[in-house]
Amino acid sequence: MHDEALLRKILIANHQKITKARLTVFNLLRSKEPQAIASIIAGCKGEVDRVSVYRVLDLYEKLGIVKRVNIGWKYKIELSDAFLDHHHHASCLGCGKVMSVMENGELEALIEKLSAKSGLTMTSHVLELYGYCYACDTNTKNRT
Amino acid sequence: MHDEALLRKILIANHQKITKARLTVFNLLRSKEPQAIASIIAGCKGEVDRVSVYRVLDLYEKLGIVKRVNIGWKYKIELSDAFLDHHHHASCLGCGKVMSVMENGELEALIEKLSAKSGLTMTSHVLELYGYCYACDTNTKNRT
DNA sequence: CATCAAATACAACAAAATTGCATTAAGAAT
DNA sequence: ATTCTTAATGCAATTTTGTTGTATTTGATG
Ligand SMILES: [Mn+2]
Ligand SMILES: [Mn+2]
Ligand SMILES: [Zn+2]
Ligand SMILES: [Zn+2]
Repeated sequence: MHDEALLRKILIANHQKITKARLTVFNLLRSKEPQAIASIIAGCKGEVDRVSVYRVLDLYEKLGIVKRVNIGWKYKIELSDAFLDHHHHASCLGCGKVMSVMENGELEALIEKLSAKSGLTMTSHVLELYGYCYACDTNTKNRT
Repeated sequence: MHDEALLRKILIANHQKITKARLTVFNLLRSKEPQAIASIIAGCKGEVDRVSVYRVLDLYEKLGIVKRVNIGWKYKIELSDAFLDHHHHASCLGCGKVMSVMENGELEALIEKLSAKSGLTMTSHVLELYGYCYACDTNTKNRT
C-alpha cells in the first residue's frame, strides 16, 4: 500500500476527516526526514496555519503516524515505522546532515536483552550517533 | 580527583571565573541526574537568576561539563562522562522514572562497528530505552 | 444539495528562551 | 590589603515557541 493510502486508512479508521491541512503536513513529512517543527511550519506557510500544524502533529502522534526523534538536544518529527522501516540516525555535528542507519538484527537483539536486564518492559528505543561525516572530517583535519 | 576540583580545573584552564552561580548550578547537577532546566532554575531560586542559569549551562555545555540528554521528547541536563561513567537511560512512560543503564562492552563495540559502517567518525552516541517499569506495568495489566 | 459536527484560521494568551545594559564581584596588579 | 579591570550577574524588555478560545469554514453523510 502506498503511503497516502495508508494515511487515509488510518484517519478513516479513527473517525478523522481527511483535510487539506492534514494532507499538506503529511506530504511535507514525506519529502524530507526528520524535520524540525519550525521547518514544517515554514513549509506550510500560506497553506496551513501555525496552530493547525501543531494540532495536526498532535493528532498524528496520537495515531502513531509520526514520532518525535531526538537530533542533538532538539526533537524533530518523522513518519513512524508504519511508513518508514525502523532505523536510527547518524548526525554530522559539522554540517547537520542526518543519515539513516538501518536496522541491525544483532544490535536490536542486544538492546532487547539490555532492557530486560534493566527491568523495563520496553516499548521503543532511540539510538543516535553523533560525529563528523567524511567531508566535514576531512575539512577539520586540513585546518591549521 | 573529586568533582568540584575537576570543575575548577576546567574553568581555570579556560580562563573562566569561579563564581557563586557556577558552583551552585554544578552542585545542583551533582545532587540528582538528569534534571530538566525548569528544575535547575527552581533549585536556584533566590540564589541564582533564571537568565544566569541559562548562561552557566551554555558555558558548561561548551566546555563539555554537562550534556543534554533526551528523555522522551524533552531534554534534560546531566554532568558529562568526565564526571559520571558513560551510561544510557531507561525511562518509564508511566511514572517518568529514569533508570541508568550502565555501559556494556558488547553493545558499545557494536555501536562502534555500526558507526564505522555508516561512514561517520563518531564522537558520541545516545541510547534511550522507553517502556514501563515493573510497578507501572503491573498497574496497566490490572486495569479492566 | 442540505445538514451537522469536526477542523481550521485568527486573535489572544502563556511559557520558555534570549538580548541589552547597568551594576557587581572575581581575580590580577600593585 | 587595596585598587583596578573586565567578566559575570541581575533585572527589564523582547523574541520565540507553544496553547487556548471561538467564530467561521469544510468535509462527510444521508
Ligand atoms: Mn529517520
Ligand atoms: Mn544519566
Ligand atoms: Zn558533515
Ligand atoms: Zn513507572
